[in-house]
Amino acid sequence: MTEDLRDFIRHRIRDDLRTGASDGIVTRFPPEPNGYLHIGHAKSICLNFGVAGEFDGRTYLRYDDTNPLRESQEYVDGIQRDIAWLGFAWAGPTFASDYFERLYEFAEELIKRDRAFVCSLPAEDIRATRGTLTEPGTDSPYRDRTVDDNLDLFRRMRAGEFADGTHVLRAKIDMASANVNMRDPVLYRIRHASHHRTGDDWCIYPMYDFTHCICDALEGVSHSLCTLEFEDHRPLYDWVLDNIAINYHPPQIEFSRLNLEYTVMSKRLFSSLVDDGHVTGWDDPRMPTLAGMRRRGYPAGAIREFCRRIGVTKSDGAVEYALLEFCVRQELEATAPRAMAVLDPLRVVLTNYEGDSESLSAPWHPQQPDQGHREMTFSSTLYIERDDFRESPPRKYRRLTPGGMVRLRYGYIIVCEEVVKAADGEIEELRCRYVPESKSGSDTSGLKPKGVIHWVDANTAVPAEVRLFERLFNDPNPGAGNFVEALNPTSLLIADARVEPAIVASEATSMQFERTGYFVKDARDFTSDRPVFNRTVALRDSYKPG
RNA sequence: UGGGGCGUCGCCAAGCGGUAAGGCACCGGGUUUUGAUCCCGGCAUACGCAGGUUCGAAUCCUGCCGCCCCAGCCA
Repeated sequence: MTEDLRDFIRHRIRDDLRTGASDGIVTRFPPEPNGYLHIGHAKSICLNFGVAGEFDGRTYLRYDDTNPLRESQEYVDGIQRDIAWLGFAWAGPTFASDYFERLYEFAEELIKRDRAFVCSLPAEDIRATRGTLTEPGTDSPYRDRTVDDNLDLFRRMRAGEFADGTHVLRAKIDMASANVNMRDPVLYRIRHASHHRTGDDWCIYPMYDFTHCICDALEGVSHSLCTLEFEDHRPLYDWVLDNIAINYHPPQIEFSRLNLEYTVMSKRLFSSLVDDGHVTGWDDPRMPTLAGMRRRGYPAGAIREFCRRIGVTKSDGAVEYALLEFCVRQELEATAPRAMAVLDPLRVVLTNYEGDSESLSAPWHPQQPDQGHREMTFSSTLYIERDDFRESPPRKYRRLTPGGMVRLRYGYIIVCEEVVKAADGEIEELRCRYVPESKSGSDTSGLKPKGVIHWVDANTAVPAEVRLFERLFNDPNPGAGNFVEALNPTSLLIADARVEPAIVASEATSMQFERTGYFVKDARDFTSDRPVFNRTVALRDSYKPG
């Protein structure tokens, strides 16, 4: 698909290719394996892989695994599963930890050039001497150690002679810089911790700012794309590469991260939601994680389409959920088979129906005949949606009413003759008459019912749990400060539904339940004995009562 | 009050000195055995504000205003 995407990054890449500044495109997607990927990552993935694909380049999946305290193999596996599901093929994977030895050598080089020094200040003192946003910091008392002392100390750091926190390697830049990132930033810290890949080989680990730029250079990344909050780090990215003997220097280009209304986009906040039991896990269908969206039934193609439509810029804002849902419906509309399920059943007894039952045929997708048909049974006892009957209907109500007539989709026309209520006034059952000559496809009744509703045969319908989701938060922009209070208490509703048997038997995972929405078999909990469905998204509804 | 960014329709977003694309949402209308889909139409005299340059500015200059990010031995 050669599409004319014209964001500032693609403009820049075309220019670089045209002027010869780049002779090929290499990008990378660099997640830290400390959590699951979310829709915000999908934007970055689609950008990096998309651009490489369009310009005949390649994209490395490179794990930024420089902090063994928070990273694990579980996450590296999950990340690969999600990217593959999204539909992208990476070069690698590679790991920052693959380059630990090279990184170490570059660090020694910096020391030998007197551009880095071992600082033995405690963390609190480093913080205290860093200055503030408006005041310069002050030099570390260890800043003037000799090159030989620094080299000796750094080698002993590596050798494991010191406890965590006792020494760090710092760049020697400028404690008075207006950019706090340039005030002698820490390059290496001591961490006697096992790394998920290098085990106990190392007890010193490089920091992001030192690692990332070098890995980009080593992998020949032509355009290092990252989000806006790293803009302030670009001078440091450039400083590191300018002060070591490396023959390549990628440009870092920043774009704004994705914000989605009514949700958060932070792995840290996700962890709290999971740990505190507000959701069932990283793949809870309400989560904006790719795992959650997959389980919710969002097609990968819909997420890619969404990322294409939101574009790439440097301005921050929040995209409305409606756009994502539009993309989801668009894809499901074209692919999902249709069937009938009643979410909130109301019994209907046909008083004039003779015989046991009959079989009716209905297309899996009326607009796509090649999807074929399924059989469904029809009998004297049916279920319809409780909401499809009103004793006192609003104006323009096109469903069933006392004395009213409605078409049962793919079945017969029925007329409501009696409303049976329980002692408390709750409607228990509708007694209706059906019109024998109104059978769908061979209707000779001449009747024109004002509406069509869905139904299932009470005798063959299968009980199913249907999970209905609403937004996780009520606040359009929940933040770290209020995200627990902002949680929507009714983000999950469970319906005791009745579905036609063909749904349970079908191979299809995603389906449209006619008139109610798109649903997917829950990947974890569905069994044919106990069917469980997730509502992916409701159908668009232009019905306005009154 | 230091530094770095960003401000075009409710939301996203083209535009790069020549007189405001597109999508989502929304509002009308048509088709329809899903109030779905589909189709047709409407939807910024206006580009944060104020000056200036120019025949001509959303696009250039100046000054304001607003919002976001930065003081982890996180990434």
